[in-house]
Amino acid sequence: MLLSVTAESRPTMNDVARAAGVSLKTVSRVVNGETTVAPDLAARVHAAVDSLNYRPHIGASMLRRNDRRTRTIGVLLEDVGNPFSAALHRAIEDESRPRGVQVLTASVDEDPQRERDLAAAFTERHADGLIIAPSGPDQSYLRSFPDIPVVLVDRPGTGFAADTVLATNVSGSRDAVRHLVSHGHRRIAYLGDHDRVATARERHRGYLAALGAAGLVPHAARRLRHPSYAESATLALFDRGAPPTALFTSQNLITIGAVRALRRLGLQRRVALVGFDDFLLADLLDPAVTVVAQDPARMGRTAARALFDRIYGAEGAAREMPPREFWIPTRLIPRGSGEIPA
Amino acid sequence: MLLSVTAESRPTMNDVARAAGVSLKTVSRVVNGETTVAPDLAARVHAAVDSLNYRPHIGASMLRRNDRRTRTIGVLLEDVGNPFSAALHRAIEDESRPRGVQVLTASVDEDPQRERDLAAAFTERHADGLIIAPSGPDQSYLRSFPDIPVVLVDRPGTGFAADTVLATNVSGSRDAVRHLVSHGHRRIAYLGDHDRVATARERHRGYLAALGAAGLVPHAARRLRHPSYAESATLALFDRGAPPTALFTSQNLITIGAVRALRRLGLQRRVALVGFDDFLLADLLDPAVTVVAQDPARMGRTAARALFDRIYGAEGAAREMPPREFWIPTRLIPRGSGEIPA
DNA sequence: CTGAAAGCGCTAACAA
DNA sequence: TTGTTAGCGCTTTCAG
Repeated sequence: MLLSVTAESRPTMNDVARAAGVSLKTVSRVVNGETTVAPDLAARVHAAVDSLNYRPHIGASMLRRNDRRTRTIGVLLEDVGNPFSAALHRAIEDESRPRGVQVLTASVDEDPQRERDLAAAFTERHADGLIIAPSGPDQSYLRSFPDIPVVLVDRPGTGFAADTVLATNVSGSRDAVRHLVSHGHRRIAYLGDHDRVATARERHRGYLAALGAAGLVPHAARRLRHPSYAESATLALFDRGAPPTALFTSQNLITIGAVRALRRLGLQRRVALVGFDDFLLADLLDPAVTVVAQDPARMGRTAARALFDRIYGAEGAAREMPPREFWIPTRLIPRGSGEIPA
Repeated sequence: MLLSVTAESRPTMNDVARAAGVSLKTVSRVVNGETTVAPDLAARVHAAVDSLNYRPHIGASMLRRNDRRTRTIGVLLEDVGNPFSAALHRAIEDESRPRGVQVLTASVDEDPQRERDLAAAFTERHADGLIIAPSGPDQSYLRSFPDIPVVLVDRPGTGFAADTVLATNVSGSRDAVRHLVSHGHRRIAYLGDHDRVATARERHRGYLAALGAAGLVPHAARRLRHPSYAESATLALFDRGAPPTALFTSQNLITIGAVRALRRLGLQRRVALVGFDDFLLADLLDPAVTVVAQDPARMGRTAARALFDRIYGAEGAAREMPPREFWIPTRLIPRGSGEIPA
C-alpha cells in the first residue's frame, strides 16, 4: 500500500481541460472570456474551474502573450513610512486599482545605489512601468531600460528625459517668504535640507528670490545634513547678536524641529514661522503652524495617470510622446505662526 | 536600403549565447553564478551580457525552476496612506530587502470583498507569501489558496488558522483605564471604532475589565461608524447631566477628534484623556497627550520574519509548523492629558 | 466553433 | 566542463 505523496500543486489549465472533457485551448478561451465557445462547453469548463479551484497563472500567460503586460508597476519612494511618500503611494494605488494593476513599492532612503538596484529588480520582474521619486544625483542608469516607461515625481531627474510631476517649489517658497516680509520681517532665516536634495535647492532659490525682490539679504541659511539636526540648528540661530525675527523651513521634519526649538526658547509667540509642506496636527499646535501645503495626493494621481497614458494608451503614439512636465500648485495656509509681526 | 524595424525587444539568453559563441545553458550557468564554467567562457558571457545589456527574466525562470519562488510577497493593509499601516509596511520592507524579496502592497479600506480580490490577485501573481491585516469578518476564503503561507497582523483572523501578530490590546486598554482610575476618575467614557473592527472590540473589553476591577460601571461607550464622527460624538458627551471626567479613546484618529472637541469646549485642561496608539506630535500638543503606544515597526518585523520562516525556512518542517501567536506589548506613555485629576 | 502543434525564456535532467 | 533535449503553463497560429 502506497502513501500518496502528491505535492498538492496548483491545478493547471490542462487539469481543468481533462476534468471538463474539452481541449486545453477551450479552457483558455473560457478563462479569457472569449465569446466563441458553445454555452454547454463553457458551463462544463466553469464547473471544472470551480471544483478544482483553478486560478490562472498570469506569469505563464504573460510569457506567451503578444502584449506581454504583467499589469504590475514599480514605485520607488523616498520612504514608504513617511507621510509624504505614503500619500503619494496611496494616490498611485487609487489610480491603479480600477485598471487592475498591482503595485510594487520600495524605499530608496536617499541611497543612489539602492535606487539603481531597485529599478533593476522591478525591471527583471517585468513591471509595465516605473514611478520614481529620484534620489541619486543622476538617473542616466534608466537609459539601460529602454523598454519601460518611467515617470518621475517630486524631484526632477538628471541625465534622463521623462514625464515629471513637480510641486511649484520655487514659487511656493517665494510666497512663504513674501508672506513673512509683508508682516514686517527683515531678518528671515532659512533652514532646509542639504543641497544634494533637489527640492531643497529649489526652495532655497525661492527664498533668495523673495528676499531679493524685497531688497533684503539672507539672514542665515542652514543647509542640514539631516532633518534631525533641525532643533539644534534652530537653537544655534538664537545664540548671538541679532537673531532672526522669522524662520522659513523647507520641509516637514525641519519645521517640527524648529517648533520644538522655539518652544524650548519660549519664543514660539514672538518669532514667526512658515514651513514648506503641511503636516497632520499643524492646526492644533499653539500657535498653529502656517505652511505652504503641497498636494501629494494630486501629485501621485497625476504621475500614475501619466504613466498609464504611456503604458496602455493608444498603441505606439502614446509611448513616443515627448516628455511632459506637470506642475502641481502649492497653497499658503495662514494659521497663526506665520502672521506674528516683526 | 531598408529601414530597421526591429521591435527593440529585450535580449534573451539565446541572444547572449549567440553573441558569446556558447550554448544557452552555459549562459544560464554564468548568470546563475554556477562555478563550473571555464573562466574564459565565463568572461565571454559576461562581456556579451554587458554589451547587450541583458537582464534575466525571472518570470520565465520561476516557471521552470523546481522551487518556483518569485521572491515577491503580497501585503494587504488597511490603508497604505495611514501612519500605522505605513509603519508596518516600512518594517516589512526592511526585513524583505536583505532577502532579495520585493513587496506588493494594497489597501483594503475595510472592504471584505476587496480583501478577497486582492488576495486572489496576489496569488495569481504567484507571491511566495501573504501578510494580511484582516478587515472582513471572515478569512476562510484563504483556504482556497492552500499553497501559499499567510501571516495575519494587527487583527486576528476568523475561520482560518495562521501565524498571527497582535498588539496586547486588552491589557493595554486595561492599563490606560487603570491609569485614569488611579488619578481619581470614576466617570470614564469610551470612544472607539465600530464593533465590526476586531481591535476595537478587544480594546472595549479591556476598558470594561478595568472598570469592573475598580468597581465602576461604564459611563458612556460610543462605538462610531467612522473616526470622522469622533469630534461630534465627544461634544455630545458633554451635552447633559453628569459628563465624564475622563475619556479613553481606542484609536489614533478618534483621539485627535476628541482633542479637537475638548479644545472647542475649553475643557482640554479639565477632562483627562488617554488614547490608544501613539501619533506624531502628541507630545507637542497642549496638554501633551498621554497614550498607550503600539509598536507597529516591531509588529511588521515580527510578521515578516514569521512569514519568511515558513517560506524559506528548513524545507518542509517550517511550512508544517502549527500556527503561532506573537503578542507585541504596548506601553503607557504619560504626557499630561492622562494625569489630569478628577 | 474546436483542437493540435509550436513556442514564449528559462532551468532540469541527462548525455557527451 | 559543456551541450542537448524536454517542458514549466499558457497563448498563438493555423488546420479542421
